[in-house]
Amino acid sequence: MQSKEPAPVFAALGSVTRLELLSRLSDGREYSIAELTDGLALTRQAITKHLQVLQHAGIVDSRRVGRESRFIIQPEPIAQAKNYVTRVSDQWDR
Amino acid sequence: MQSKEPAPVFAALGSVTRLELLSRLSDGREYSIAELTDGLALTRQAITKHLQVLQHAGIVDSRRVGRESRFIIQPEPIAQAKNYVTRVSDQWDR
DNA sequence: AAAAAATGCAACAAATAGGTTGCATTGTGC
DNA sequence: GCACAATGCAACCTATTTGTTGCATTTTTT
Repeated sequence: MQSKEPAPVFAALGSVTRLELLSRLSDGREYSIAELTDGLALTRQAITKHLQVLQHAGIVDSRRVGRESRFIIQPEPIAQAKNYVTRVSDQWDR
Repeated sequence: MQSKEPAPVFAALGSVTRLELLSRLSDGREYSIAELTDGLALTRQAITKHLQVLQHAGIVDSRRVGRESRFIIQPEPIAQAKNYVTRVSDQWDR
């Protein structure tokens, strides 16, 4: 029996916009909201909401630096999601 | 740059109820809607909707057998989701 | 043939998601 | 001190999600 805890993580990954943000963040560096908004066809406020969704799922963390807040990826939850899908895959393999 | 195609798959996985259904289906056997509804605190119609979400994401397939429709897991999309999270994990590993 | 089982389909309601605009607040740089 | 940059916060709108109830249809069983 598998746990269902990773559901919120999957839900957070279930958006093209958030996957795009994650793609930028996946180099492990910090990005401000303005930087993350740049190039996307959404308002800064919309991007902020997407970042909050990722943060609630534990996928990113943020800290305030001067007038900007910087976001950085958190590897743990993604690793757990990876383990989950791997377990499901393995199960029907056998 | 990673693709964003797996977003619908992640979205489908982003529900405790659907992970529970998937957990039951992950043995590779067929289950009717009535069987999948059994033990869950939701109506059959609600479970049907969840199964349709999974089906639209390609995660399960269904066929009609007499008066019942049987659902079975489809390994492909889950394998792709696995590959995606693996790529993201690997990226911050380096 | 009638009853029961399994499902499909539609209408509806409530909650959540995803986006916008507008304005206030806080830092930075001249 | 002033202008500007970056963000926060709230109100609002629309669409989607998630659940329900009610009823019709199809298959099986007795």
